[in-house]
Amino acid sequence: MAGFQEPPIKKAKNDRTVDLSANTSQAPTQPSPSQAANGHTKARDGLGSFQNLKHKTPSKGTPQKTKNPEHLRNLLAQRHALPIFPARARLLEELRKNNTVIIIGETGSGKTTQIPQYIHEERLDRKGGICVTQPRRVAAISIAKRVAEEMDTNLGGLVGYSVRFEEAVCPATKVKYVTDGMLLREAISDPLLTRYSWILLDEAHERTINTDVLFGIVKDAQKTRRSLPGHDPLRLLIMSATMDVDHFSQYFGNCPVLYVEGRQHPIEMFYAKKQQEDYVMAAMTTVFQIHREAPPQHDILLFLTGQEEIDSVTTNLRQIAKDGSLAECPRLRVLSLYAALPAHQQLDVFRATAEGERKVIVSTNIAETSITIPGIRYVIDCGRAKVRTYHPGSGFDALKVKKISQAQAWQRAGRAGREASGSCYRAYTRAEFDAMNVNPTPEILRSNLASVMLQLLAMGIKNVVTFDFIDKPSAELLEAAIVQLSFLDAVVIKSDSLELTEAGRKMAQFPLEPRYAKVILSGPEHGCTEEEQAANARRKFTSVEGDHITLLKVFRAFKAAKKNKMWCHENFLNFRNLLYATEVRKQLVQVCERCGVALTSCQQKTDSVRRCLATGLFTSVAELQLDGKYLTLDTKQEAALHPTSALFGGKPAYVLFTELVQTGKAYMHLNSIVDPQWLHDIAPEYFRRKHVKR
DNA sequence: CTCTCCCTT
Repeated sequence: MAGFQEPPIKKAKNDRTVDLSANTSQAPTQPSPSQAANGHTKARDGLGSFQNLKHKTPSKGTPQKTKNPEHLRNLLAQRHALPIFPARARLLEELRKNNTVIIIGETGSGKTTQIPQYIHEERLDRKGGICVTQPRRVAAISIAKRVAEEMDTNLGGLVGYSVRFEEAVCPATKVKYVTDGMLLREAISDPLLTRYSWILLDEAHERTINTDVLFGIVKDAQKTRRSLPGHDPLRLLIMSATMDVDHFSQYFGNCPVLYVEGRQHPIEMFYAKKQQEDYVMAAMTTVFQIHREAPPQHDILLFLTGQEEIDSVTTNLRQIAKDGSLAECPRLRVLSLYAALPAHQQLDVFRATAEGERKVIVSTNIAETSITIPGIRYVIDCGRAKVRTYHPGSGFDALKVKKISQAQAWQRAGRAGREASGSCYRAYTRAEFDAMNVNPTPEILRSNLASVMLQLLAMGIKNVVTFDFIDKPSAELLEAAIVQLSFLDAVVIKSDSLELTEAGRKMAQFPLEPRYAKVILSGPEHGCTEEEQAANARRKFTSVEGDHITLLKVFRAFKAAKKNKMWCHENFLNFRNLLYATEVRKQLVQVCERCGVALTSCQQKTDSVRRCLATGLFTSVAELQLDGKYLTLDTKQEAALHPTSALFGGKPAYVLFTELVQTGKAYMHLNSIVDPQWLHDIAPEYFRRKHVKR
């Protein structure tokens, strides 16, 4: 690669208009939020700038379990050293004055762990608990553990967490960390979220579909609780890492925005001098540029887009590392990282780098948010990622390599400065960076919304089309979701409203996509409530009927083998996935019992399982054409069986698919053979128009 | 002849 130049704008020391944290030795990687604030009409205080703030000692009354006073003193010292601590009093003042506040805090500010404690210490949670949402399970659990430790209580007592299949709470729990999906579920049975006086939506900048829906739910709950007598106010805190302040603030009634500086080590930024034609090659060249100069144990994290790319780059890097010209350099350990990798290989990236060695981790964006790797001093960012976008017109998801947003680019860069100062090399020019979107497209604007619509309806929200989304999905996207729900008999479209049917109400109870909920509801009709579960199957269990029956066979064999880990290993099956499937199944059985869905088993008559599948997935069927290709019946899209499918290579006349993803081609994933006669039985009107043979 | 990534009583 042509090499990198230093950025045209270096961080200006002692100039607050450029860099909020310039008065500290630890500058943030990101252009400071204060920049965004300057353009604001209302004065918005930078919390970090307040001095001489006193800290009240935590009030008594928390269950004491002190074992090691020194350890506790240590924890307290750490808490006091966090950037948010000097702003404690000022923050609480704002929280007392306003029902909704937005907090912008960079990584390391301590907002997620400290703010709930501050609220509790001041007993502002007397009338109801504090709920803090996280997009990821592991985060919810590990943060709760940390906070329980800091508050010197047992996890599951005053401080707890609740994620799917795992919960540590009791009636006395005041500070609860949950996944945002979990809070959404709670909102179905309690739309006003009456158990809480405080809801803190964390990582709001990620704009996951769940957070976006929650924005609307909590805003509505707050308003309703204010208007109805006998309700205590609902206090909202929206916590975000980026500066898309105006958008959030406008949505929440121009509420105040508070800034907390982060604790990041400085990161030197480098951009490509000129546009790179081949970002993979550019990135590889940069690895060796760094490798020649950097001291050993200064590890490199390289962001690329996908498995194939990553595997080929790791292979190449290993090959080049053997080159004689690098004999003087540290030994290079090259590792791949992506979600599909087996667990033990994922764990490899955490192994500390030995003396005289360097590791290079070549990763997807899993290392952007989900996995934090210690020891990283250099980040190389290719500036791209795979993005999934649902196209309601054709019914498929496109999975395409796209330019990342500036916010993501800063997030990636930040991975170099977690333990010490670092460097970030961008395989794109400064001008290319400036041309990137500031923020990524929110997930809710590029997803199938059938689940969201069903959930909103189940919460009693009458007009889902006019629901107050922070970013409103297109009419086409909303329409497609409603049409899908009406095909599934979950809703009835009336002249000017939507009505949830009895079946729809039941479907909403299942933690599943509506299509699959429908499959389960149709179980008793066909004498089987056995569900297939996601797992990695191998040839031995492959069924001619398709992937679903294959998975069912795997699952049954797993149970027969008494969920044995060795057995999985011997049969090339993923133990953890199968265990997870067991949990899912247990949960679904419980929901069935609650909804009065009879539990029956079809034993060996697996065609009735496929029949059930068709009742939920009949809009996802493709027909074999004379030329040997498939066309989807719903939208007449050309589609191919995915090579991992059990049906791949065969040519059944009708196949049902669970997912249609366009990568190189439009591929059908997880397929089963379907009998066209069933289709006419299930949805006669629909299939008459599709001209399906009998 | 192929696979960004989270998540749900």
